[in-house]
Amino acid sequence: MALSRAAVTSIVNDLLETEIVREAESRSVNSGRPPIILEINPSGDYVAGVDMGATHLSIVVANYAANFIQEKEIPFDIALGPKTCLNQANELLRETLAEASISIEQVNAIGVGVPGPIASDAGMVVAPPIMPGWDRYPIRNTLEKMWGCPISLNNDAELGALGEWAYGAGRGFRNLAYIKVGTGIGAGLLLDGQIYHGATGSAGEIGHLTIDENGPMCTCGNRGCLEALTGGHAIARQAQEAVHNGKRTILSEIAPVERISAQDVADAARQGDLISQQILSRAGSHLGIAIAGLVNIFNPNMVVVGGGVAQIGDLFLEPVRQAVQRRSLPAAAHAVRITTALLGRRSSSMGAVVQALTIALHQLAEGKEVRKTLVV
Amino acid sequence: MALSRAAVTSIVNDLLETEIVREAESRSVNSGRPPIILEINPSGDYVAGVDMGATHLSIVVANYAANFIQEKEIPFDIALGPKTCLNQANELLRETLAEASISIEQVNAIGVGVPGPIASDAGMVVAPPIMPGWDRYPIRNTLEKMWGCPISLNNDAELGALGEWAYGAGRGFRNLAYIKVGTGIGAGLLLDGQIYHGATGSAGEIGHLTIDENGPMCTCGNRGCLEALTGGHAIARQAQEAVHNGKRTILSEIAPVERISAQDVADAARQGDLISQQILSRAGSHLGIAIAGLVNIFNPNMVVVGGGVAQIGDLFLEPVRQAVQRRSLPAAAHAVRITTALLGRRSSSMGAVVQALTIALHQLAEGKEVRKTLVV
DNA sequence: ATTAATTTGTCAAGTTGTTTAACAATGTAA
DNA sequence: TTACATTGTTAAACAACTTGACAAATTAAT
Repeated sequence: MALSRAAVTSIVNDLLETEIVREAESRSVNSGRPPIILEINPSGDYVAGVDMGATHLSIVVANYAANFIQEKEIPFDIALGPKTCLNQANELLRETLAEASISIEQVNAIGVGVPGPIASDAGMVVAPPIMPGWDRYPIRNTLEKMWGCPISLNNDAELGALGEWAYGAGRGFRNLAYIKVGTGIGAGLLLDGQIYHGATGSAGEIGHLTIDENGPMCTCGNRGCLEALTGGHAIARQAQEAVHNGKRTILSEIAPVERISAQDVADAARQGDLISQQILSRAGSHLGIAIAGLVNIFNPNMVVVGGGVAQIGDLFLEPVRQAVQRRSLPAAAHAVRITTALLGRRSSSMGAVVQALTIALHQLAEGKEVRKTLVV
Repeated sequence: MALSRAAVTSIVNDLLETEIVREAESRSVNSGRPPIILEINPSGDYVAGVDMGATHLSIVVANYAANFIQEKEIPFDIALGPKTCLNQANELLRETLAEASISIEQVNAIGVGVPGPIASDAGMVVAPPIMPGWDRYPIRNTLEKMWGCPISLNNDAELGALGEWAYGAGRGFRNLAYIKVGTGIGAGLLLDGQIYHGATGSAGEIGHLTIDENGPMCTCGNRGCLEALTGGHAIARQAQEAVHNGKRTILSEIAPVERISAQDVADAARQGDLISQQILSRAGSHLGIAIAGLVNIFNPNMVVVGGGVAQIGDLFLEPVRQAVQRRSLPAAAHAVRITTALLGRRSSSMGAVVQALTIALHQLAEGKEVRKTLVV
């Protein structure tokens, strides 16, 4: 149910008074009085987004209009444990701020994404499959002390979903799933723009769905998990085996064989390498089975596929679409669109910024006591 | 956020005035003034619940306190198509009402459950896997004309979830999944007591999750769907094969072999028949893989398993629990309880009554214009 | 150029659902 | 009896909205 125009006037007056928004250039329109366009008032304050992956750390600083001011990314190893990793994050954030001549005091909230299931109340990860040493480490408390501002701790796939929903391929969709294909594979679910956590913050963990009861062993101890078939390691391993078996592929130029990575396979596929394309096509097909399961259970109207491998585009997405079409209910399969992340590797960072902004804006609204001194 | 006592007083006064609730016997308490207990005012009006399964049709009539007044169930074949089936439902409803000496005019709303994905706005099923001839047939419109009161059309598993949440094993759980194991297998998902439909009403359709890429053919054209491994037909077929292969089982007393049903297998298992127990244990194990997927994606804190086979109890549930424990994320697996439906075969009917009651109570509140003549 | 139509924004008055704070009612325990 | 605990009610105040009238700013029609 929408608000009346009169109510909107009142609310907008508050926002103008507190300088959270300001009037922008009005655009002309077919007929009638042209509307007053509003925009977020950038002010001199900022938020930051921190995206920790398994193998990279990326930090962005953004203004209140969600425009990225500065951005840095470095290689990273989440397995080094919380102390080392959080210190690296601290250094990189301060470097990033320094380059943009912004002081940490101007940063009013920071969104943080990590590749594991989150207990949001506690601000920590619980029993994460790929974050050794992080179990129940007080991430949010540590960072709040380190940076002196409120921290929103989230799962990276959930942030990807949020980022794509707010500024990417998922705009306007009520039931959105974002699939992050990287070293691990996870999904973030969004209902009406709200992250769906589930009971314990581990909703959307599709990495260990059983795809083939008799498939290859997974690190989790089961056979035929999605991650064991389509994850970064699995793709690299298949490529290494192909080279080892003397298959014709440009990947054989890479030496030693053990250094071939999923990224190499993706690059080779883009250049037309057949073996690489086959490997990715099979991986896409397995991912499709998992997404078909997600579609049958969650019934989204949009699935955004992100992460390094997804950037290849249709070469990877077509087998995914085919598997979904075949293996999910007609009603659900017909309603769902499957597409690549529009924000590319920035999906999660953008989501982190969105989370930081909601905190920062709430602070603004409360701190300046909206509505207190409005009418006379 | 809870309401203040004063606000509750005001609301309760409205409800008393409109005679939707009334005061009941007050129970004594440790100390302090004893509270005034309220109960729904049964009045002379009723609602009905209609549960159409693949092979049974069941109808209940209930008062406004959700007490079942009368109840009837007959064998049924949903494949006979909408006209025949809806006429049968009509006859059975009128018989049920007649036995309780209630006229159709006293029934103010009816909840209806069918085993297929629902387009709620349209009041019809869309591309249902096991309801031949029903696709896009205007079920709700037909029934509203037939019965002259508002109809709520729902998926049967969703109703099961609602019923168990309101009056069964799922009371108090925020993230509930109800698994209906029958001829088909479906799940109903509940978030904070609200049915989660998904984008097109086909959320929770786990019957055709791929469990084993190389498993037996399913009616849907794929291999190794859950339904092809654990559905009623699959269980019956496995039992028939066992008898045919000369296995020692009390099922061999049934003749001809083709008449052995899933119900027979369940009965035999309860009586200690080893072959039957093995079949059900394997079926439970496969169901467990599917539920593990559901747990990883939806992350519920309660899974209620209903339908005929589930009534066997732990003999069937233990392999389910084991598979879930092994194949879902520790955080999610630890948080989820898995149990049998408390309402037994009545889960869906109860859910249908709950849906009917929300409609009926809304009508009451609107029709009598609550709050209009409250304070002089 | 004037008028009409259209759309957007604002104002004043009234309504609704709530909170707050005081207090009354009704029980048990010392 | 008195103290206390708990529950229910009342009146006043208030926040957030709706309604309906109207003002403002533009395009299209006459």
